[in-house]
Amino acid sequence: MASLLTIGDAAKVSGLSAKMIRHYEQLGLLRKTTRTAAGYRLYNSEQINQLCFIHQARELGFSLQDIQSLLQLWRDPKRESRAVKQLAEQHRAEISAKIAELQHMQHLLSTLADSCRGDGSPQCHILQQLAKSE
Amino acid sequence: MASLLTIGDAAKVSGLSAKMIRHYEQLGLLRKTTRTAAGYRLYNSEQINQLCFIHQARELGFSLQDIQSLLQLWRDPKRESRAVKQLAEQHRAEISAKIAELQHMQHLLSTLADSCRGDGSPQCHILQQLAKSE
DNA sequence: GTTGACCTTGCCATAATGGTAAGGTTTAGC
DNA sequence: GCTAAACCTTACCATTATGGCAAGGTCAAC
Repeated sequence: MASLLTIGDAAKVSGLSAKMIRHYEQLGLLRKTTRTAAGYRLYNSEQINQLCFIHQARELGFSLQDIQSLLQLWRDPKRESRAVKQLAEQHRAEISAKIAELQHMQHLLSTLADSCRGDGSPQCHILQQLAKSE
Repeated sequence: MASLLTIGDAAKVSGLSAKMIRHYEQLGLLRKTTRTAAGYRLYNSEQINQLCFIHQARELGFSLQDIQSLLQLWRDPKRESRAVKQLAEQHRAEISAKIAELQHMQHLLSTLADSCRGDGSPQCHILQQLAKSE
């Protein structure tokens, strides 16, 4: 028995917000759903699965564009897992780069912050360093 | 002798883009500069220092809102270094949180990617995992 | 005097998400 | 049957920081 959920329930089940579900539909990530006579969207179990898929991919930090590609691969029975893995590896590399960038900031920032007494006096090493044209 | 630079030169010296310098002025981060008769902005050495300040703070990942605060503290001779340090520590905490989040993604993603053969067959563990309602 | 390299403003776009407003629908309670 | 609460609909605006483009004015060199 394929129960049909309205968008609010679909949101609760999938972990997405109703707002975003509508948005993904408009972007073309999701096909248009059937509607009730009053125009309410209805989601069947396959569509709920797609919503969960998107939610999980978003949690992994994939962009909506990547998710578009992942969904297409998912739907394609003739896909090559090579293509999926490539997307994942590429994303992994971007995340690593981002982490490195943030760690660099963190390092500089720690050095700076540790050198500031942080008391009631105006003398502040952080401002002094930022003001340096380097 | 305070030489005056046009926005293009100010951009080169500070590391910012001319576009962004205009934008920061419009946001109120920077006070309006003097202009030539033709309306060209001119930057003196103090203003160049402010541009460098902003550039360095951006490199450390501070938001423009934080930079607004930092600039105000910088200009205020009665500032307390406590306030500066607090901004820095807060930002450091945000960066740490972001790093942790990305590392979590990285971990999940690595597990996933490593479990995919990445060959010509459609069988793909990544898609299978994403499709799981968990 | 023309050309190229500047400058000006203004508008549009990005990515992903949230908010709000104005209005229709459904359901539960009385 | 009526009303209120909790839904749903669309449409528009906001966020953050940055870039692009267009139409036009200016300046310097040749």
